Amino acid sequence: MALPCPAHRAATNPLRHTPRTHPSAKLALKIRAFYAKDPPVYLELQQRLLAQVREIIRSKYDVELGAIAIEQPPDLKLGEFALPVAFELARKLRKAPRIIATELAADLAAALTPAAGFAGFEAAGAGYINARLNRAAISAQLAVSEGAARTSPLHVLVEHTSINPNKAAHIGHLRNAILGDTFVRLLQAAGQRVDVQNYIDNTGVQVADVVVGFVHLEGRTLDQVRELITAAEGQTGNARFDFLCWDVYARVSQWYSAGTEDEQKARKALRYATLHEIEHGGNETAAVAELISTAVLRRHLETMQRLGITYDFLPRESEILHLNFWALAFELLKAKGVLYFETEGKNKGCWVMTRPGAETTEGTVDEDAKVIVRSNGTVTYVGKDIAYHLWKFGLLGRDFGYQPFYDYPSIQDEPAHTCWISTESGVADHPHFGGAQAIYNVIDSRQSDPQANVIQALRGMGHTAEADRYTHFSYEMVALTPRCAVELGYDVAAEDLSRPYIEVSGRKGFGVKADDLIDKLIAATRKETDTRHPERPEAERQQTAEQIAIGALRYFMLKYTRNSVIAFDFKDALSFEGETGPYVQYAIVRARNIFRKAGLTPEAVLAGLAAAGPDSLLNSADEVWGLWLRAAKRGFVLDQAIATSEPALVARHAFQLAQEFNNFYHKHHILTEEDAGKKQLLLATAAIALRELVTVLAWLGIESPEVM
RNA sequence: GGGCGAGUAGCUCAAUCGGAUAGAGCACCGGCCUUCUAAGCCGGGGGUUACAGGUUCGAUCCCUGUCUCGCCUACCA
Repeated sequence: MALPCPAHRAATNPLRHTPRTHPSAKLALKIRAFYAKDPPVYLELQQRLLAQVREIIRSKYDVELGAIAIEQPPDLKLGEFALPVAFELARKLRKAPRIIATELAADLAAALTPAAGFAGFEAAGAGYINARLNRAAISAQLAVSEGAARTSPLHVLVEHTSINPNKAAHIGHLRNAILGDTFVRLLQAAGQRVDVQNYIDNTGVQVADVVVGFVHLEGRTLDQVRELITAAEGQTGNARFDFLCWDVYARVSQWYSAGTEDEQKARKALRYATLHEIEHGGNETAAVAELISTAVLRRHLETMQRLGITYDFLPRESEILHLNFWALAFELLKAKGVLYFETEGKNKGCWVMTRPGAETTEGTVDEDAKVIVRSNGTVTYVGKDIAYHLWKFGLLGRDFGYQPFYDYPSIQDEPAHTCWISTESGVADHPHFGGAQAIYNVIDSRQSDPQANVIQALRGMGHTAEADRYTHFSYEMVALTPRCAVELGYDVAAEDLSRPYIEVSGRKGFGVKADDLIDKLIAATRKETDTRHPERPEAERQQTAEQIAIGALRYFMLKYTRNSVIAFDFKDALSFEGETGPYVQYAIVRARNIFRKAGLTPEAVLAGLAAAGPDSLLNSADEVWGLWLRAAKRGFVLDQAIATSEPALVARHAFQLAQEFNNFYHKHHILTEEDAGKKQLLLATAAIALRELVTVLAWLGIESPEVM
């Protein structure tokens, strides 16, 4: 399972003696190979150049090189590609790098002609080989398309969001969902078939806590809880049901640790009795839990839908328990010898698993082994998680029951679809989930150890291909700056004030709720659209405000690389200037205005693009060519982003594209350009920028407004 | 104690397998709206990449050590 709430999930001991390799390394290779069939422009040129230089070095010097580095020179004037390979060869060949570079440049020039996309090669600096591209040919190619459709997709399963259904979603959950949803879009853009899952821990201790709150602290019956939920439907602000739960959860958490020692003991007993009733099912407590968790889940789906985030399937822990997934997994694990029964030491009487990379010695007790089944016969969380992941790969031999749960309307060009939920029996006619070839679990970095245990179990069972295609898509938490915490009215301890950030805590009710932030963002953008476009209808102003607000939020969550803690501050999150989503959207609006005023479509301009002559601006103005080159990198960036599981690369690409476009826009006044040929190229450049910006923003789940 | 991650401009972050002059945004200072929208553009100041060694033609990146910070580290779920 996805271990949705780190604070309450046991993590195991760390990997020992195991150098960490990038978890997605092997999958990345597969995806790379898959692209190679029909690579996008920049990637194709890069590969062509690398293959050629490798061949020349082989035949000329009889040297076989491993990976050959390729980069971009610091200035476009030096060319588009730079190869530092001569430095590496210098020692082997006992020759100055500059001389080697000169030799190689001459051979490359003979092999890669303008017809192959290259305009020339030269030795530069201390020994770089710089390659220039045939700008006219490449722009003509780009005008038609950047990369083609891919074939033979992998079946990929991405799990994200996975919020405990006991309280409102907060900004940390937003980062998870936005990262996950964006990665899904990237995989889809790469031609993969993707199922999106949101794992629901509906029988966990966090749900139990809220049940204790409603039933024991507030004295509500099952019917009264139902009435409360009905009354909260369609409400806004703090009257939303998940917001009510937020407060109840915080109150219960405090209640547990308040009172006398005896009271605390009794309350803790109540807590676990409630949990066990929920796990067991078929009683009133479980019915209350079902009502609450389902109502909160619906609220989470509504919140995420505001951001354009949808799911295909909601597997729940209750079914994993009641359909006995574990019992099957247990037999498989025992049969494969992954688990063994410990007869000595502190884990005596438990079924345990050797940790990844652990060094074990014959005849000694591995006290550090991970307990999977306790001495009382109950299974730990990691055990259930192993069973669930066997199902994900189609290796368990049992399936969920399925039932439709939530309908998504058709949005823009995406068709309407139904989100399914797990049940014990379910309906006869249903899609099948699980059985994926590759999986990504978007789970915060605090859970890398339990995730590693699950992977280890798969590997131990001999499912090495699956283990290699199992990616823990980890990311750091979203915390609050002390200033933000004070602003929200929380008591901040003196020692916390000097820290860069403070961790949010659902148990303390300390954090920024997702819906509150979205509301705030929309209010801020609406104020702007109202003042900027008072003449436009209200519905349109609202729609634009929402597009900008969501764009700002999604971009904010995506601009940081995954392993960077986001110190949240309203000032940064509500900013619409500089490196933000609205900045990119604004570039799009500017480009669209040009075509609107000109009475042309970007498609028509690109279709009519004549071959650029040698005196073209394309060859003299780097701010023009720079945009085309950047456009050519789209597929390259997508490839990198998927290989490294890093959506921030795409966000940065979008920003750089927008930045270059704004620069271009400022330098060239297109509509008043008198030279017809020049005007056509400028229009085509704007069209390319527009096409790329819209495409890349869509990958990020950000819409492109018509006006701003 | 052990494991993982991090330390880069005043602040928040980048830096494509080790490559050319370490880049953006914010903040600050100074310019640019009669033009395709200023949610924009241009310019400026800002750096011993935590510290000390090492490897290398070349180190923010790799190795060793030190310092600082965060997270993880239970037969709980």
